[in-house]
Amino acid sequence: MSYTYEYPRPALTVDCVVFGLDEEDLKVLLIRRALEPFQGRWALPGGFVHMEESLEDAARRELQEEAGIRPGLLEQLYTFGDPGRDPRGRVVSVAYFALVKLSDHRVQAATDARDAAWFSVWDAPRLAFDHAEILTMALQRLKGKVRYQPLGFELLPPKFTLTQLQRLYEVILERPLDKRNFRKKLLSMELLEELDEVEQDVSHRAARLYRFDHKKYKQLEKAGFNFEL
Amino acid sequence: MSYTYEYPRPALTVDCVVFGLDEEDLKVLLIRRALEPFQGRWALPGGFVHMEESLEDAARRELQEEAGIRPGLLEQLYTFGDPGRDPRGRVVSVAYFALVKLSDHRVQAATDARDAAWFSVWDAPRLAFDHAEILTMALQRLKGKVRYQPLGFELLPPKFTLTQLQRLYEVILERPLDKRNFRKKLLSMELLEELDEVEQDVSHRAARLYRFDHKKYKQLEKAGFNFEL
DNA sequence: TTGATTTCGTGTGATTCAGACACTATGCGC
DNA sequence: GCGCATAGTGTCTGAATCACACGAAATCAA
Repeated sequence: MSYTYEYPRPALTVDCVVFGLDEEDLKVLLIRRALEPFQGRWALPGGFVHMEESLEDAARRELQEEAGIRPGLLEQLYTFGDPGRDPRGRVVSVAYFALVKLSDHRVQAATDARDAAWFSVWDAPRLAFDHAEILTMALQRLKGKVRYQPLGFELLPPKFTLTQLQRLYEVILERPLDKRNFRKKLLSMELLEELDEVEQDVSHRAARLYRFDHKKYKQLEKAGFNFEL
Repeated sequence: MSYTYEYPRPALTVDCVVFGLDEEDLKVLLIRRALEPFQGRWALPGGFVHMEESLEDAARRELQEEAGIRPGLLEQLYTFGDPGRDPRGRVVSVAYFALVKLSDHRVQAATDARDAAWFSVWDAPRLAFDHAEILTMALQRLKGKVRYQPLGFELLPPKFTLTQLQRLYEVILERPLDKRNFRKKLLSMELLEELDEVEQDVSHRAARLYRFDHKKYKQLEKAGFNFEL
């Protein structure tokens, strides 16, 4: 079967930049390319958009197919369409930006580990196509957005300590934060639910666990609340 | 001539939301559609992407062709790709966001006035396709961005008074600003060059004219400076 | 059990920034 | 020269930000 049009059309793909947080480091999910061009090189997960699915659905489908991942947050990043960005011809790619809780997905990624792996964003291999540029833009976006929207929780397990949360912000913003000021600020937003639990299996004083209060967030968001860092 | 592909491909267009500032009001440029679908309805300027041009080039070309406009600022907004957004079939549209100095372009728009016109953004007619949604998103973006990037100057004539600048911000942000605080803030950024001229032909005390200092802006921007309102 | 080690958790004071606020100055038209 | 419209200017107050240090709790080893 083939398809004929009166005018030429670019091919349309989606590519996803998926971030996860591993203990101390911010990671990005990459796929090793099985086919030419750039065979064997690492690349962002992605693929062609089907005719009957929305762009976001295409992104979700590709993540599911290529890495078994269902992201906690997925939003459009930017569309890359320079002629020449793909040696096969004109390919326009809508890039998406996703956050996942690594704890949920480390296992699946490990199963087909030959093809999918998590890399530190500060130390990623050479990427296929213009994917390095896409990654750079996604990092910028993450850095910018985390300061005025509580995205970070999508990267942490459901229950976390304030120290974990602070490390997350420090890693993303690439600068140290003051512990007391950080806690004051975060707790004053009243987005965190204090649990009657502490972390387990640590060889020092255990920290209290917190949970992100999604309901409250939705409420405050609607009310036009300001979540600046 | 026709083009055949192994898999079906969506058509790819660009659409542009062009803002201008007219005395007191924020305007958007619309084109009256000559053809079906939505014949006779107002729509955003735009059209199909050619195979050898970048997305941004396509946006510039369409603006030039349809309205004789060369925008002072043009950046990508968002890509709209829901199946069903165009009754003719699958059409994915990369939306762009543009600012122009209305003073430069009022004339050209008037020449083919049957087809292109400026409308108040608060009072625009029903639009074709999902263009109302695109316009809404562009307005949001403008509102958000103007607070931390000095975009506004792209909407004003090269020489302007501080009162004009304040009105611009007030129109975009939809709230009144305090004159003294506004001037204090803006002048403290040192992005404005004070000229030895005052406005002409006003029947009251004439205000001093200023010019935006692009060079200084580029410098400060590189240095990671913060231009919050 | 005691002391060493590690991280947790907490408050205050200094400084900076944002926001409210009202009057005199200038130029034009009559 | 008087009235009118807009230009242009400074201070004070409350809020937010930032820098900063130590006792409490839990584990581990001797």
